[in-house]
Amino acid sequence: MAKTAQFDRQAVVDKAMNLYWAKGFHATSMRDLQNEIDLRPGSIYSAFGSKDGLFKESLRHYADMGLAQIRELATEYESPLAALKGFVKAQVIETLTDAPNGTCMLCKTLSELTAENQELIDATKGYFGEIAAEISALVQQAQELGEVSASQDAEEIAEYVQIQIAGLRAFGKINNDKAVLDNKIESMFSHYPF
Amino acid sequence: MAKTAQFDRQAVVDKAMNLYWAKGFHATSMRDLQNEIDLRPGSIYSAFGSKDGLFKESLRHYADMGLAQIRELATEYESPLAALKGFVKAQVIETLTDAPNGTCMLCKTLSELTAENQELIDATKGYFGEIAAEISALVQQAQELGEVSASQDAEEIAEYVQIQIAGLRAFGKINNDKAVLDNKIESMFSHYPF
DNA sequence: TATATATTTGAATGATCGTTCAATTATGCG
DNA sequence: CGCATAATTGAACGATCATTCAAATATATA
Repeated sequence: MAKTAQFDRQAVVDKAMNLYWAKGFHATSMRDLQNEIDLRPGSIYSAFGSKDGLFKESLRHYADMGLAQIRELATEYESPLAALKGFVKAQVIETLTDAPNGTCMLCKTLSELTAENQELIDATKGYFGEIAAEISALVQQAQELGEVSASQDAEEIAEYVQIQIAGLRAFGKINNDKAVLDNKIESMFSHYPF
Repeated sequence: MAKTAQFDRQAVVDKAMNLYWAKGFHATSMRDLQNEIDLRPGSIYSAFGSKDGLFKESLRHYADMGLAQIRELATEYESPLAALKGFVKAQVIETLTDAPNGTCMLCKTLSELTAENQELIDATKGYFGEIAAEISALVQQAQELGEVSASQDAEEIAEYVQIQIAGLRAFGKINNDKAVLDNKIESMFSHYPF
């Protein structure tokens, strides 16, 4: 009885995510987005409600990509620990050249936004927690296989991993030498708590 | 033969820094700054040239505060290692409640800005290096006193410390429990490379 | 095919952006 | 004191911001 939307919502969100990730929330204008995703304002607003709405859906997409990556690596590697190391290297090293931004979009968002956008902050924290849980599950598997000491809580080790990723990606902004970062990650996995 | 500026440049830069630090470069408008530092546009532009100029001077001030803090702690504590730990705790824990933003302003800037503001990025990287050098000097002293193993390069340990600070401050955005962060810092200093 | 209904379009909205500037004010020096 | 000069003021600039909406368009169903 009516017209259906012409655009591919997934593809639109993916393009929006890439732009938001590259430029940040405030520096990305609706006009930038309109050009990037090739939609007129009315279509965007009818589909996503607002700049915040599109950003939130972009964040969700970003988190889903991270979760999918962990799960894929977990099936790819027999060893959960090797999968975890692969994830860290992917997040820290590959994003230096193969992503819109070397910084984690969730970290960037938490760093940029203030209480003026509390809803977006809360959503971001939630997505962070989802990824922490996925890492934690991987750590637990590694502990069950004896690859990681079981004396430490898996969740705490997951926090440790997230802290290292955040720190290393920040460092990558200053020294984006892949070999240097690789060394630091190898060092990370050959000392406590691993 | 002429009028001299009425305002205290130091105080103005300090207030500007606090606002930029809290809100970030893009989300801080010149109007926000005009209100915060109580100067009319003409005065600001004649003194600092542009929004970028004022930001750059604010960054310099931020870096100077960090450098001053390390040096003060170095004189306060007999042990260079204790001073270093004090610095990390100050950066990670005290800023949670006693600063405009729990995130390091240099990290926040590197995370936010793109090549559109290359000059500001380069300045930020330079300030990062200055702080790294100061940390490195402290590590070297600790090594000479036998507080830190001399088998590791002091500069690499300094990088390690900066990575931990960046990671922990990012984590503080998600879980701002001071006791939890304190534990993580204690753990950091009781394991490799310390 | 005809129609009801949703989508798409693109100009326009008022607000705010960083910045400029002519006019005014204030002061250090001869 | 009086003047030359710099600082200060506040209105105004054009550009861009997020968003709205009436008109035009397209299509799924009857």
